[in-house]
Amino acid sequence: MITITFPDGQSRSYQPGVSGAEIAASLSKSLAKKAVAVKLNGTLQDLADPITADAELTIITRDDPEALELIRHDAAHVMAEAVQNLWPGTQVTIGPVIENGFYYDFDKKEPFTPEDLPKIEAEMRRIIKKNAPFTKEIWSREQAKAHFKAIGENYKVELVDAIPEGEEIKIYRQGEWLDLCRGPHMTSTGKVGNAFKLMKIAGAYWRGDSRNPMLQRIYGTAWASEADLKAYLHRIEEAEKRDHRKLGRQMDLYHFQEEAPGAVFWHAKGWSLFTTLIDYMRRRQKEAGYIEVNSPDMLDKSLWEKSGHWEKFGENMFTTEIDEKTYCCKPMNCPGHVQIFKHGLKSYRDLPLRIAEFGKVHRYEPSGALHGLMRVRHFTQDDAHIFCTREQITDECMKINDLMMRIYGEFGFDDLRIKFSDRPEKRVGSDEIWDQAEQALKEVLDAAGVKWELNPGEGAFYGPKLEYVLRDAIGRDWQCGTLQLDFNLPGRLGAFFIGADGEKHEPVMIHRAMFGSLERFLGILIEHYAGKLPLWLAPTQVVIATIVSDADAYAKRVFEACQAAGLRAEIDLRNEKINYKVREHSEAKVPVMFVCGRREAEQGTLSVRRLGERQQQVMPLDEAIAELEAQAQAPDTAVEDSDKDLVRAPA
RNA sequence: GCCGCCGUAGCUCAGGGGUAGAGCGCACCCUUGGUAAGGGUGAGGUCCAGAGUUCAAUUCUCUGCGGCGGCACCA
Repeated sequence: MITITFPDGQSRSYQPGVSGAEIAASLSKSLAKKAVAVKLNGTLQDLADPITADAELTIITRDDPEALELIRHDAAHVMAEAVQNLWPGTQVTIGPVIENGFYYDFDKKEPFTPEDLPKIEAEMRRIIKKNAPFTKEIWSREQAKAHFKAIGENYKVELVDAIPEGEEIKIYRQGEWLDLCRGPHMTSTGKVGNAFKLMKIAGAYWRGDSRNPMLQRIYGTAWASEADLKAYLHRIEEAEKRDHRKLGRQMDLYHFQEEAPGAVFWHAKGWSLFTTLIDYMRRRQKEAGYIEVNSPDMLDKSLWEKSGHWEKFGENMFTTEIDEKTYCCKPMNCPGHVQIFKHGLKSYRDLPLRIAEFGKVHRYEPSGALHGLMRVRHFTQDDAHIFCTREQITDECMKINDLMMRIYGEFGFDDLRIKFSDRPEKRVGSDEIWDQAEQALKEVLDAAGVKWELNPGEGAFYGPKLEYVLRDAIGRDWQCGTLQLDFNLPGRLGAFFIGADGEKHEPVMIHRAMFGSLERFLGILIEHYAGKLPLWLAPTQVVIATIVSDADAYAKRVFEACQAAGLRAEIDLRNEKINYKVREHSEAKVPVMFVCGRREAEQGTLSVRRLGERQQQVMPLDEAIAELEAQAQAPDTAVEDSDKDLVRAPA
C-alpha cells in the first residue's frame, strides 16, 4: 500500500498504481466529477496516471488556478485539430502555453487571414462540444517517427528526434486526432469550455532561428470563465489607451515621419519632459560624484576597429564618407570616454573616475524592431563609465545599484525586474576574470537584498551585466537601466593609470545607464502614468482659464505670477465656456487648472481644479501658487516646509 | 531582416474603376456662459511614392517606402 497525503494534512492508503481519478472517486462523487488533473508532489499530471509511491496529492478541478494552464494547453491542441480539419495538409509543430493564453505554430502554404480566425474558433467549438477524452499513449521512438513520417508531419519527426534517450515519448489522443505532447492534459476536450478567443496571426521561425523556415503562428487566449475572458479583453483595451504612441499624439509630445524612420521629432511639450528628466538626472549624478562630459558624435572608423565595435557591431553603425575617410556615428559613448580618460596621465588617486554624458547614439536597428519611442535608431543615453581598480568594483557597483533603486523608486516603479546576465559563449578574458566579475555583481545583488533572475549566457562579450527591466502598458518588457563590467575595452584602447607601486595598470570600466535610453524611459513613463504625469514632470503644470472676459486682466496677472514662481503655465482666454475648457485641458492631462471668473478677480482668489477631481477649492492667489510651487518640486529638490524659507532666502 | 495586415483632411475613421466623405480639430461670426463638448458659417485632400492593366486607377496588379502585430535582433 502507498500513502497519499492531501492538502489538508490527512492521508489515506491506496493500492500502488491507483490513478488520480480513482483517488478522487474515493473521496467524493462530486470531486470525481469535477477533477481534471492532479498535482503530485507539486507537479501537474494526468488524472489517469498511475501513482506508484507515497506522495502528496492535490486533486485539481477546472476552477483551480492551476487548471488555467491546462485549459490553455488543451485549447492549443483543439486549435491544432481544428486547423488540420479545415486545411488538411497543414503541418503542426509546437503549441505551448504562454502568459494569458497559448499559441500554435503551423506550416501551411497559404497564409492564414484574419477572416480565418472565426472559422477556426467555430471548428474548435465543434470539437469541444464533441467532448472526446484526452488519452495518453507511450510510443516507441521508431513507432512515433514512422507514424509522423507517414502522415507527412516532418516537424514532429524532428521533435521526436530531439527527445533525449530514456525519456518517454507521449502521444495524446483526442478522438481521431493525436499529437506528440509532453502533457499533461485534462480529461476531455469539453473541459476547455467556451471562454477562449483567437487573437492574432503572426510569423515565427521554426525553433526560433531566423535561418529556419517561417511558420504561421496563431495566438489565442483562454480562461476558466467567460467573465474572466471578458475582463481580460477589457484589460487589453484599457492598456491600449495607455499606449505611449497614442498618448504622445494626444498630448502633442512628439511625432515620427517617413523621412526619418526611428528618429523622434520632439515637440515643445515632449522636449520639456525630456529636459526635465535630464535636469533631474544631472543633479542626482552630480550628487553621486560623477563628472559630465560631451564626446564627438562621429569618430574615424579606425577607432571603432580598435575598440572592437566595427567587427562586433559594424552592421548596425551609420557611416559617412568624407575627405576619403570613413566616419561612424557613435553607437555608444564608451570609446569617446576612454579618450577623455586617456587625456592626461591618470593616477590611482584619480580613481574611481565617473564620467557621465547625455550622449545621443545612433544604431541601425532592423526595420522590424522599431517601436514608437521604445526602440528607435537615434536615442539619448544617460550614459556613464566608471574607471576604477579591481578593488573598487564591488563598492562602485553597489553605489550604482543604490542609485538605480533610488531613481526607479522615485518614479514609482514597483514592477522593476533585475536580470543578471552571465558569461556568454563568445567572450574575451580569462575564466578567473569572469569568476571575479560575476562574483562582484552577485555580491552587489545580495547585499542590496533585491530580487533578481539569472539570464544565462546573455552577458556582453566583455563582461557580465545587470539589466533593469520595466514593463510597458501592453505587457512588453524593456531593458532600461544597465550595469556592465568591462575588463576588455580599456586594454584595447590603451587606457592605463599609474598605481601606488609606480607601475602602469589597466583600469576596469563599468558601463552604466540609469534611464538607459531617455526616449524609451519616457515611453515607459507615459504609459506608467497613463499620461497623467506628476506635477514636476508635466509639460504644462497649470492652465489659467477664464470664465468671462472680464476676468482676462486678472488671469494675465495670475499667469505672470505662475511664471515668476517657475511654474510651466498656460493661459486660456478663449471665448469658450468653462465646461469646454475644463474638458479640453482635462483630456490634455494638465494636472491643475486655475479657474478665474468675476468672483475670483474681485476677491483675488483662484478656483483650483485638479485633474481627476470633481471638487474645486477656492484659495487666495498667493497661497494657491505657493502650494503648487511646493508640490511641483522634483523628488530630489523637494524640501521640508521648515527648510523652505531658508532655501528661498535670497528672494 | 522575415511572415501577415495596413497607408484616404491636423487627428480618428468611412468609402470605392468615372479625379472624394463624416466626426473632432482649425478659421470667422453670434454667444460672456461657474467646472468634462453653446450655435452658425467656412477653409482644408498629389486618397504614401513609382510603374503596369484599363477609354478611365485613390480603388485592381507589381515594386518601393513607412506604420502595425508577431518572429529574429537588441552589442
